This record gives sequence, C-alpha cells and structure tokens, in this order.
Amino acid sequence: MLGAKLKELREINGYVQRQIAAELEVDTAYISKVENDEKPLSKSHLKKIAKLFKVAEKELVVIWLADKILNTIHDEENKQQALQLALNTLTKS
Amino acid sequence: MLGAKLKELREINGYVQRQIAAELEVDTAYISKVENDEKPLSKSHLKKIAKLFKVAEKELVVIWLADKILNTIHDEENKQQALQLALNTLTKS
DNA sequence: CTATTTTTGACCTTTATTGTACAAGTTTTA
DNA sequence: TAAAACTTGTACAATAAAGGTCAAAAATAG
Repeated sequence: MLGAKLKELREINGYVQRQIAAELEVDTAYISKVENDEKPLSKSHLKKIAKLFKVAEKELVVIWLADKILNTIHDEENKQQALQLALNTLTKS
Repeated sequence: MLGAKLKELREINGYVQRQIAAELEVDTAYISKVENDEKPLSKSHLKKIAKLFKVAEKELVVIWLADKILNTIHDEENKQQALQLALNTLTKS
C-alpha cells in the first residue's frame, strides 16, 4: 500500500529511484523493494520523503501504520474481527 | 486484554496459575506475566488453553490478535485512522 | 540496439522480540 | 502467622525482523 503511494509521489514529481536513493543515502535496490512493499521503510526516511515532496507527513504515516498493522496479521484467519475489536477498544478509551 | 480474559477463564474454572503452568510446562512467573499483559503468549499455548477450558479457539485468537495489533501501534499518533484504513483495505479485498 | 532504470536474489549486520528460567519479594488465604 | 499464590526483576539463548548492500538480470526509454 505504502509502496504504491510512494511510487506515485515519485513519478508525479518526476524523480527516478536513483534520486530518492541519493536523498535518503541508500541503495536504489532498497527503494525498489520499498516501492514493491518488500521491505519496510523506517519512519525517519518516511519523514524525509514527506518533506521532499511537500506532502503532509500525517498522510504518509497513516498509510505506513496501516501497512504495519496489515503485516502483523496478514496470514491470520480472523483478521477482520480482530481489527474490528482493536478499533472498538481504541475508540472506547 | 488477553491477560484479563485468560485470568477470568482460569478463575471460572477454579485453577491456580501453578496448574496452568503445569499444563503448558512453563514457569508460573510466565503465566503471571501473561495475565498481566507483560509477555505475549505463543499461539500454541493459546490453543492448549482453549482446549483445556473448552472455549472456542477462535474467541481467544481474536483477542490475541487484537492485542498484537494494538501493541504494534500503541504509541502512535494516528492509530485510529490507521486502523480504520487497515479495516477498509481488508474489507474491500 | 544501447543506455538507463528497475527488479531480483543472496547475503550481512544490528537490533528487537520471544520464550524461558530463577530468585526474591509481595499479597492473599486459611 | 505460616503457607500458598502471585508478582517483579534480571538474565539469557534462540529467532526473527529491520535496514541495508552488491552484483546481476530484466524491463523500459530513447
């Protein structure tokens, strides 16, 4: 989910992966994997990207977190109920 | 959340921690921590407990998973939105 | 066709988490 | 108040996950 968003952002701004990699001082292979949701992105990198493309950090963080949640439960049977329960718990507290 | 449920189950069934510990072949200190949500419980242990107290495994798994989710995001700002997004994503797929 | 970009796979190091154990302290119960 | 039950702190090995790298292959653009 985050990967697609990041890629979209990159393309809209006319960047190639190499340029993002340079900004974050990492390998382009890593960027590729992040865009394909094969590797997580650290929060500090996420912040840099938000700044770079002038997009609200919160917007990206929400997606980043949702991805984390989904990863936590990805091969479970009752994810939906669990998510619902988690949301309820949070809402009532 | 799971800890309280487990404790309730244990007390309803008139068990002391030592007995649960024996069933799972672990230290009672561990059971104490699990009941106080200080340590996670492995899924296999969870299954054994469900069987022991004849409660639907699913019921416990849902709580166990919800706890996992909540832990993943516990000190984040926009958890609620993230959870909502995760739930939406899951629902539409 | 060739140059650039992107992807893939294998690997590596560091950090975090899990599952345990033990000892000692505290609380509860009889 | 003594015994049983429970909690707390510390430690540790094993495992998993994070956060990368490098080289080579595949895809795409010009």
